[in-house]
Amino acid sequence: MATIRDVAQKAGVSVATVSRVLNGSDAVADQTRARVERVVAKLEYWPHGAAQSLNTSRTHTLGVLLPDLHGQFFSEVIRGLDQGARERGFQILVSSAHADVDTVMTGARAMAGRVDGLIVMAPDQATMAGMKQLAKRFPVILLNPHHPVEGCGMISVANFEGAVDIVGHLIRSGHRSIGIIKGPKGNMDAEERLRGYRHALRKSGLESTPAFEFAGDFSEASGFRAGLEIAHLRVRPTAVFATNDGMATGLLSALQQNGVLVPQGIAVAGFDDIPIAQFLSPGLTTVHVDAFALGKQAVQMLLGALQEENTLVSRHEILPVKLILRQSSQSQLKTVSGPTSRSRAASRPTGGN
Amino acid sequence: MATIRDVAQKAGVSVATVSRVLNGSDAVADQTRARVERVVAKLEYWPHGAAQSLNTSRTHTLGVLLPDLHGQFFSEVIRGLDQGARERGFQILVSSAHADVDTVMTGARAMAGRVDGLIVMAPDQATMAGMKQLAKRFPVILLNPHHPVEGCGMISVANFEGAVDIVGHLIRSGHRSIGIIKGPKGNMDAEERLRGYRHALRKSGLESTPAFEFAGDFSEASGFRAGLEIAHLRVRPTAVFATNDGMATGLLSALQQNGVLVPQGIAVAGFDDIPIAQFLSPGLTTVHVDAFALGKQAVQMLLGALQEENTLVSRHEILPVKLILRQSSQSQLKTVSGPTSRSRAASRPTGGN
DNA sequence: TTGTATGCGTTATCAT
DNA sequence: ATGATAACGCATACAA
Repeated sequence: MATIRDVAQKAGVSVATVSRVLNGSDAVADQTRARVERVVAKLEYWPHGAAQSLNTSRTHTLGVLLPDLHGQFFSEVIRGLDQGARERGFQILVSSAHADVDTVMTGARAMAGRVDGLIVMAPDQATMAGMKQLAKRFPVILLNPHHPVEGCGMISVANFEGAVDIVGHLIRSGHRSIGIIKGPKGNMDAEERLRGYRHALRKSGLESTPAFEFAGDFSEASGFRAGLEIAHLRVRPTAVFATNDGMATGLLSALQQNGVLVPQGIAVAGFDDIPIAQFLSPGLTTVHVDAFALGKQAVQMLLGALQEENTLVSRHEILPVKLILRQSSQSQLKTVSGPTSRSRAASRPTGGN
Repeated sequence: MATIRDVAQKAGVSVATVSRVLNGSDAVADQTRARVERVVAKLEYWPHGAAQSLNTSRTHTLGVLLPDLHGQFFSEVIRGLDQGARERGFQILVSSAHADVDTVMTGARAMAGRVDGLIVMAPDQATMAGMKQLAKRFPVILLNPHHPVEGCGMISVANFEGAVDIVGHLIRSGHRSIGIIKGPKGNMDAEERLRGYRHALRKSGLESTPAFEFAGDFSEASGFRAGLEIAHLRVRPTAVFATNDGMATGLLSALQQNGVLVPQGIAVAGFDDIPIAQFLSPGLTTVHVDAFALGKQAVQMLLGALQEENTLVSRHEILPVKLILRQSSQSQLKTVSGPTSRSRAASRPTGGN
C-alpha cells in the first residue's frame, strides 16, 4: 500500500506538505493542494492509523470491556456505545467474556496504546479490584459498577428504585405473597434489585420469605427452571418478580406449559424492558431501562473527559428507569380464591401441579 | 506511563535486551532476565500497542463492519466473533450502522493500519460495491454476501435450503395456503428465504400469490404489523412463514391479541432459532442457524488466511441449518374446517374478526 | 508557502 | 549474551 512518502514523491512535494493537505492545514497553495489530492486519489492512499496515533497520542478508539453476559440488553448497550462513538468519529475496540480480574487486566493490557479511554461494563465484585489500577492508565467509565471507584466516571441504572416501584405496583394490585427470581451472585444489578424487592415488601409490612426467593442467573433457562419450581409448588406466590426480562421470558414459558395462567393464576413482572417484552403474551410488565441511552451516555462522558482533563474525578450519574404496565400483571385477585386459578386451562397444558 | 526505555535504563540494560525478555527470546541470561522482569513489574510497564504494530505490521485486531440491523441474531454472531478472536489472542474493532457504500468505506478507512483483516457482515446490494476494493487492502471475509466477490473469503447461511425445508414441512402438515413475511429489500438472507419459499410452493404444485407475501424488515414491529393485517383478512392463509424469528415474535403477538389461535387458527414458522424462540408460547417452529458458530468460523477462516497467504481466493463455505419443530406449527388441520378455529378463545382476546 | 529534521515506542539487524 | 541503531509511517517545530 502507498505511504505518505509515495504520495509526496509522485506529487513532487515533501511529506510535510502532503500531511498538511491531509489534515486540512490552510497554509498550502491551492495549486499544490489540488495536485496532492489528485495523487492521493490515484494512489488510493489511506493514512496508517497506528502510525498516526503513535505521534499524536490519539487513537480515536474507545476500549470496551464486557462481562460474559449476553442477551438483548447488552447488545442494546453496545449499539448505544457504537453509535455514540461513530457520531464523534470514534470506533470501539471490544474485549469480552471477562470472568475474573486477570482476564480483565489481560484484555485491558492489549488495549494499551490503542485506545483513548475505557468503558467497563458491569464489573462485579470479583473484577472491581483492577479498576483503580486501570484508572491510573486510562480515563475510565464504569457502567453499573459494584461500588464506586475514585477517579472513574460512573453511570448506574436506578435498579433499587425500579425494583421498589414494580414490587410496589404488585402490592398495590393486591398481592401479598410475592416471589422473586434473583440474578447472579456478585452482580450489582442483581443485588440492588433484590434489595429493592425486600425494601418494598418491608415498607408495606410484608415479610420476605427465603422460600419465595428463587435462584437465577439472568438467563432465560434459569427463569424457566424457576418457573417449573414455582408451578409445582403446593402454595404458590400470587406474583413473581423476575429480576430481568430474559428470566421473565423463561418463567412465562414454564408457567404456561404447566397450565398456570398469567396473570390470572400468577402475575409476572420483569426488569429491563428489552425489545421483545411487549411482544410476549401476555405483554410483560417491566421496568424500562434505556440500554441504548446508557451506552451513548457513557461515550459522551468519556469523550467529555478526554477534552477537559481531570473532569472525571468520581463523577457519578444515575440513569432513571420507568415502570411499564402491561398485561402480565393485570391480575383480578378478587375473583381468584383457591390456590390454583380457575379451571380453564392454558392453551397447551403439558403438565400440572 | 513507563516506556521500554525507562525499563532499560532502570535495569541497566539496553532496550534490545528488554524487548528480548518481553518477547521470550532465549538468548538472554537468566540473571538479567530476572532483573528486567522485576523492573517491568515495579514500573507497571505495558507495551504500547500502536508502536508494536507499527514495525511488526501485526495488530492482533480484526475489524468488523456491521449493517444497521440489530437483534439477538446479530448479537450472537458478534459473540462468536469475539470469542473466536480472544481464543487466538485477537480483539475486534467494531464499526456499525452502515447503510451505504460511503459509510462502509469510511469505517474501513479508519481501520487502515489498525487491523490485520476484515469481517464484513451481510453486505447488501448497496454496499457490495466497495468489497472488491477492500479486498485489495485487507484479507476480507464476507458473511452472507449478496453475491460472491473474487478474492474474499465467504460464509453463507443455507437460507434457501432452510426455507425450502420449513415451507415443505408446512405443506406436509397439510397446509395449502401459506403466507410469508418478507425481509428488507436488497438483503441476501431475505431474498434467499423468499426464493426458497416460492420454490417449495412451486415444487408442490402450489401457487405463490402476491396477496400472501407481506412486507417486513426483520424487526419485531414489522412482524406485528403484518400480523394485524393477516388477522383482519377475510380469507387468511392457514400458515405463515416469517423469514426471521424477530418478525415471528411480533406476528404471534398480533395474532394472539386478535384472538387468532396459534397453531389451531394459523400455523407460524420462523427462521434463525434465536435463544428466546423456544420460550415463546407456543414454542416457535423455526430453522436453526448457529449464529455463534457463524461468527467463530469467520474468525477461523480469517486467521487461517493470515497465516498462509493467498489461501483466501474466493473460498466459500456454507453454514448448514436445521429444522426445529415446535408447537407453533402443530396444527391439526383436519379438525379445523371453518375459516376461524374452534371456539375456545385465546387467553386474552382483545379484538378479533 | 514549502522543506528538513526529529521523535513517537517498538522490533529486528548487525555488531561486538 | 548484549548493545547500538535503523527502520515502521506519520505529524510537527523550526528553518528557509
